Amino acid sequence: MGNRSDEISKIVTRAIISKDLLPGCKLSEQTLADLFDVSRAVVRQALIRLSDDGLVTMERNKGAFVSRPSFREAVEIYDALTMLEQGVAAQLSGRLDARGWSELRQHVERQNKAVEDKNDELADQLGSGFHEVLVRLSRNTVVQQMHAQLIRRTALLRSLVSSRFDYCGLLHDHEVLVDLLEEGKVTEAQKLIATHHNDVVKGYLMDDTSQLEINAREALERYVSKQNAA
Amino acid sequence: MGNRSDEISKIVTRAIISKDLLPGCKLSEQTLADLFDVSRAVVRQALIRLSDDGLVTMERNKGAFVSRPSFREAVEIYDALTMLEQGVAAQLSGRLDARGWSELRQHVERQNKAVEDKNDELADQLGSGFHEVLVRLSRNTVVQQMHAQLIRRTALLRSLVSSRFDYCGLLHDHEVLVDLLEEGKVTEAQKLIATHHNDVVKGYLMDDTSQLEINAREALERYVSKQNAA
DNA sequence: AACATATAAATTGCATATCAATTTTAGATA
DNA sequence: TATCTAAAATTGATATGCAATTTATATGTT
Repeated sequence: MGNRSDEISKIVTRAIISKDLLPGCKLSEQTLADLFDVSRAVVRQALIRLSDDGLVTMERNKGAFVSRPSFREAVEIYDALTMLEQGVAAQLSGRLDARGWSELRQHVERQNKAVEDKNDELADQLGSGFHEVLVRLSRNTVVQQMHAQLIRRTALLRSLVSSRFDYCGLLHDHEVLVDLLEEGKVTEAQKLIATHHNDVVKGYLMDDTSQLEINAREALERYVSKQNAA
Repeated sequence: MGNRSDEISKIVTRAIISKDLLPGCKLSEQTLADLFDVSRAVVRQALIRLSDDGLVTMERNKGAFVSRPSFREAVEIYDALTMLEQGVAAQLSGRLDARGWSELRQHVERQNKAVEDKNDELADQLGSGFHEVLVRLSRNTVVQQMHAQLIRRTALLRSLVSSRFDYCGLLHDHEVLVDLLEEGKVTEAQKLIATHHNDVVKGYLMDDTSQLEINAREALERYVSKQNAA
């Protein structure tokens, strides 16, 4: 609340995560200013926030673009995620209270149900959410925020890959992980986390070739409230 | 290079790390604008960058202040550092090339020499630098940047603590760590990293009481090049 | 038609000036 | 001394202008 530029950066973030704004898309200051009905100054502030977050890349005198991470960067991001989650796993194992374990179990159950029901979208969402819950239970907001930022950047990666992989195995990992953690098998849990993320990256086949450049105005129009139909 | 606001945020960052700007210090937009001879808009952009970095806290309608992290936050930051460095340790152990090990050894040697020479300042600096080198050798820029950000925030913490602790033990840890890593004893290395950071935090006795509020102008004046003596 | 080039238009980055809303300061009052 | 009040300062945001640079367009040449 409060800051206009903060709101805007969050809206653009949502649009990127939802794949409405694709990597490489130009984010013209004037276009966004018109769209959100704010001054260019505010848009600039929003773009700076987004670029600090890694979702947007600013090039001097050329403007801001939705970031197009390289495969190398993808690997680095998942390695970073692995490190954080392994650390969280070590903290959680043994030290988590009953309510915490219950929340993890419930999440996995809901996820499994979504898989059974062939509700791919929900399963996907809950699958991502599992990692978020895991980290939240560590009760470390610093780690939580870094982790959330990395997760946002993975959305950027998913916009770049063509083929999907077998989610079933990956989703099953979550259940196994909770088992391992509750049994206090930290090392094995950490190993699972590593291979889990490794599998995700291996499923990423980036095709640098195609890049249908949808313009920002079109992509963002639906995110701005109706009354601002300038 | 290029962005004026980026330059300014970096200068302010240096001032904070050097303890010239202390936690709680008000960063008035007009004051900074006059000091750096830029418009308020540019200062605002710099402050946004700094707040994204966690070094500055912005309060609506009240302004920007150098962040004053709580003890809780200190613990969280060092836990986060632990996670990243443990992850890096796991990657490095066994996989690092000869040149890498040599760099670590050389760093530790220089550090030990500084301790022998009772050159506290240099030893302190090299001690911090060790962690930086360690992470750099992982060749993961994403992790490197997150780590660097956390390190910057620890500077903020050091500004808040009164008593210093025995650095000798902590600095010796670095040498032991390299030994363990080169011998492939990952688990022990990770355990050492955890206790190392734990010891640092334990040495932090925050005194929320005293807070000599030096004004930003005075603190930053020397950072601005001489010709801008407006 | 393909290519190079010169010109015009658009965009970025920054400065200045202005304004309402809010906060801070200073002063007057009890 | 404490409290309330009015003035000054600060923030958040807008609008406008301008130089530097980039992008697009039109022109001319091979």
